[in-house]
Amino acid sequence: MYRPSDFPPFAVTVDLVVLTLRSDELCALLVRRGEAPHKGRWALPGGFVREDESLDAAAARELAEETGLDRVHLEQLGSYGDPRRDPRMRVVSVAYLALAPDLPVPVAGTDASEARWSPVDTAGKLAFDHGRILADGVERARSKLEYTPLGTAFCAPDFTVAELRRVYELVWGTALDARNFHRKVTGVPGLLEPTGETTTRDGGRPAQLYRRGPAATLHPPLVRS
Amino acid sequence: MYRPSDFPPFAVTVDLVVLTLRSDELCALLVRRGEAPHKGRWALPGGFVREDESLDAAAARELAEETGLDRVHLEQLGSYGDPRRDPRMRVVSVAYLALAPDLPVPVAGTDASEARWSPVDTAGKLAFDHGRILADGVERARSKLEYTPLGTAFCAPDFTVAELRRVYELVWGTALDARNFHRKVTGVPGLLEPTGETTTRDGGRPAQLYRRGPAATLHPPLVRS
DNA sequence: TCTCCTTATCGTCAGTCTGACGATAACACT
DNA sequence: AGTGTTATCGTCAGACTGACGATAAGGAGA
Repeated sequence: MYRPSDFPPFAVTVDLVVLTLRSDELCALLVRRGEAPHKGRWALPGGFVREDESLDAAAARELAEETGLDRVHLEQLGSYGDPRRDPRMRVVSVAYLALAPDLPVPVAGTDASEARWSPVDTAGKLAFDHGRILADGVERARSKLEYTPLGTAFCAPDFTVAELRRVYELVWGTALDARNFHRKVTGVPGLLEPTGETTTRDGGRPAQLYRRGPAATLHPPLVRS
Repeated sequence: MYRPSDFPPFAVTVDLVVLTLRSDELCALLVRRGEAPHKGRWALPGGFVREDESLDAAAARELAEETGLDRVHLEQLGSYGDPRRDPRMRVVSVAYLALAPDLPVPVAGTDASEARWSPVDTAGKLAFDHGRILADGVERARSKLEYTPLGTAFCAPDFTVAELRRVYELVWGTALDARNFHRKVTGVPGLLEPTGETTTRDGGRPAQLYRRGPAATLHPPLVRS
């Protein structure tokens, strides 16, 4: 029996933490708000979940609208529902984390709003509780690199061990020994599949090209010391 | 500007995966539904988020209502918002995971509904998408045991190494070598703090009692082989 | 073409960690 | 006193780790 008086109505939105690596930095996609509240302030991209749409579908739709991208890694991050997070009304936001390789396009701006890639450390104060959501997304990415093959989500389909190592170094903010990283990463079963091709796009001796293998988790994991 | 026509109204609920160890099994708290839909079927405990309440507060309130318990571990698990998960209306459910020591009380039933502890493997078909939520919660618990001190949440404030080992064995469903487990667990910095007391409640030679230490993550982790 | 520079990849080695399992210790009960 | 039960400490070989040396294989410039 459907009695609307039984429950208070909520607005439900999805917000996206879209991370990529640009010019040697871990960057997040931000859009400038064109309306109050927080007009003019930078915020995470997102929008209302539609009547007939699952949460995952809403996140994928918003991601496609903002970046034009499809086929990037997208996972649910968590939900944020403080009663006062939006002064207009009661909003619950379901945050998603997306990881993308460096985008050749500088982000197609939707509507009239600006968009930019901002280094995650210097994003400044964001609208609503988006600063916390961004921090949670970055921490999720950092820890998932340890025990999942998600680092490959920042790479092109074919990539070298050095390119993957650069992903780890930039996301973790630490330097890694190239030789030990090579040994460990090639030793994890199911992580890398050699394509047989080589490339010299990084300079120096030609490097093997790999694509991501079938492993869902890393055994043993690549731990941050 | 608040224009309700801009967004579809949702109901927001919290659902709880409350896990404990009873008679050598990992069990979840289930309640029997008293109303359609799924009338008479077992479901996770939960309820609507109130107008002026955060998600965390709603989860804590529901947990206290259902179990009378406070001070147990409670963390957000994820959100479930398929458009057709509840035939009455559009509902987004924010699931929480709670871990509790074995409860002396047999669960105070709220309202007129039944409640019981069910082994997680034989819970049967649950209402709505609660089967999936329960499975996600169990998997979260299993993996968090590896790299966090959360196993202690299943124990009394003071516990022995053997009691903690039993937690790992029951949650993971594997047998562990008592000697190696003892060495590893006492070697993780910040995991255990000796109380100085001993107990013979498990029989045999008296065992040291410990309480949980300040560590938030386990270095090195206790890995499932 | 030869030399140098850069990066990739393989090896070595000592210290640490792991799993398997033996040996004792310290109680309760008979 | 002997026996059963659990707790806790040791040992040992193999795997893994971080530090770092050595070699390979390309490009750029003399």
